[in-house]
Amino acid sequence: MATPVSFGMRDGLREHRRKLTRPRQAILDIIAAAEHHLTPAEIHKRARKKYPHLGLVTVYRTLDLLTELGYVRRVHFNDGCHSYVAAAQGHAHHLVCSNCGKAQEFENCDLEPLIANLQRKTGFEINVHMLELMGRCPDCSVTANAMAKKARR
Amino acid sequence: MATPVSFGMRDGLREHRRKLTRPRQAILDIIAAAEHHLTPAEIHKRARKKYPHLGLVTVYRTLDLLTELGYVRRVHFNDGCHSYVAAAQGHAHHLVCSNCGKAQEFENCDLEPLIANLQRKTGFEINVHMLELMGRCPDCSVTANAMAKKARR
DNA sequence: ATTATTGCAAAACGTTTGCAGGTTC
DNA sequence: GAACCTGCAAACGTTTTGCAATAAT
Repeated sequence: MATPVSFGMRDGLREHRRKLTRPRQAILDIIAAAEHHLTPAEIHKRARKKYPHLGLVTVYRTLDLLTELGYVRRVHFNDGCHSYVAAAQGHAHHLVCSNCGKAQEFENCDLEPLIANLQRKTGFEINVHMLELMGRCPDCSVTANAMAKKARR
Repeated sequence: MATPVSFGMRDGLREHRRKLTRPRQAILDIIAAAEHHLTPAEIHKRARKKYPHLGLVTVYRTLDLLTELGYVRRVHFNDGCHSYVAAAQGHAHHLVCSNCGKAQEFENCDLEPLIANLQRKTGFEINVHMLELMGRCPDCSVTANAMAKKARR
């Protein structure tokens, strides 16, 4: 399955001759441990608990760096864009809970037939795709059902 | 195929008892005629040629309105978010040229099997999905090939 | 010692809001 | 004439930049 992300990120930094600093460690820890997608502001707030001096600017710069190195992925939403999650290696997409925000990656998107079909029909040469699914995670789904039941009484 | 979008938008405004004003007409014309996805700023710039007094604020408000009524759709990107295109009725996704920005809609995304599969595996109750494909449109593809040929000489 | 990285303050964006005046129905 | 819409200016939140001080290699 997924490789331990935080180690991957740390090694990646070294390989790319970028320095592993205390602020970056704090940020890495937060992202690697997050069960959520997080906005830069959220990351900043959380990482400050471990490293109170941390500036928001550094969060932005670190996110850019990690995205570039492929250890973090940007997630888009219909309203406020731009949250980040630790990325599994290789091609992947996200499944996000619209209620609690929990995010989960999946890899086999199986869009090849659709893409092949569209390439034939439109003449486009398709090489990037963005797919995000949203809905209720098991926990929130249960809660919703329970509340519905309650309301029905 | 697609209904004539501009008429649809105009009628829609009337149906919803919203007024059809000159600024809105200018904006509608631009969006309906665009072969591109356009940012609010782009729309503003273009629509000003027809209606020089137009304020950017009005563009934002009109876009919100049209999105709400379903005549316009927001498109997301990896870098700068938030462009808009005229929307065909019903469920649809976009195919965007990464070179010139030309956008095209398609409807049959055929994600049902994937979604069913993921629901079974993860327990999520999936009800929204966002799919965007990017690549070179036929024109840009040709240009790229021609340039490559040239370079090889 | 060298070079990258940080944090601050301030600028630059994109977007939203309050409000007086103007337009459409 | 009532309700809606517009534009301005100004507020707002997010992201970026210049720069001197600091920390990692």
